Amino acid sequence: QILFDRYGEQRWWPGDSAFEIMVGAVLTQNTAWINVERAINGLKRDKLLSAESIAACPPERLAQVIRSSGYFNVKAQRLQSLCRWLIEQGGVAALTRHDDSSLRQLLLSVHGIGPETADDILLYACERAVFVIDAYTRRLFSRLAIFEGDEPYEDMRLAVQEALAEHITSVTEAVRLYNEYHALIVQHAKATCCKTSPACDQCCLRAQCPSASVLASNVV
DNA sequence: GTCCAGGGTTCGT
DNA sequence: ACGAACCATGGA
Repeated sequence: QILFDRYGEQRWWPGDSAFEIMVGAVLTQNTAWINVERAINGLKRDKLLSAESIAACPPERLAQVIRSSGYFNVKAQRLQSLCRWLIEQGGVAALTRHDDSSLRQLLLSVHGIGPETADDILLYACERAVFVIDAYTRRLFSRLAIFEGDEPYEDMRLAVQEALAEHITSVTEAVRLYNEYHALIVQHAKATCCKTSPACDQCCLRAQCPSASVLASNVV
């Protein structure tokens, strides 16, 4: 609620289609979003924003188009793995036949899709009730002394979902809350105070934020 | 020059 | 099950 009052509704994920969201989820792995936007614009410019065109594109050319998003060689492979999988599934629309758990397992079986990328796709592209745990979420909850921060991914995801359960009465509500919550955490990280202003007195989710320990001690 | 970004895989212990 | 190296661009 504090984050929502400060930043307002985020309307995530940025992107015009479920497929574009999936592509963005892979490209933003350990990468600033601004560099992902350039890569996605390049894909659009070269008519490469479809599963079929990416799957058929020579890897070297695909890598050059997405160059700005970093790790371009591995990400070109990962995009093609994702697209080949989507095609054999029968397209994005055909994913609705799987339940949440099955779809999660299937996504994790795709080369280059780990827990967080899978959950980005499940929540933001497929509108499934799955809470996304990223590096910012770990920092936020560890600095609030709710978690240590180094818990296994699934432990943290399930614990957060259980903690939020009492505020939720339907799947639709869960999707909306998980969507907004994760987006707000990332927005808070982007709005870093101590990166631009060294004297900030609030934790900004930056890795080396000098006020992180202050926040933790206040809460404890 | 240094830090780090909306991670994942692979290969040691 | 966990740690470390590797992948690589680009803004602050």
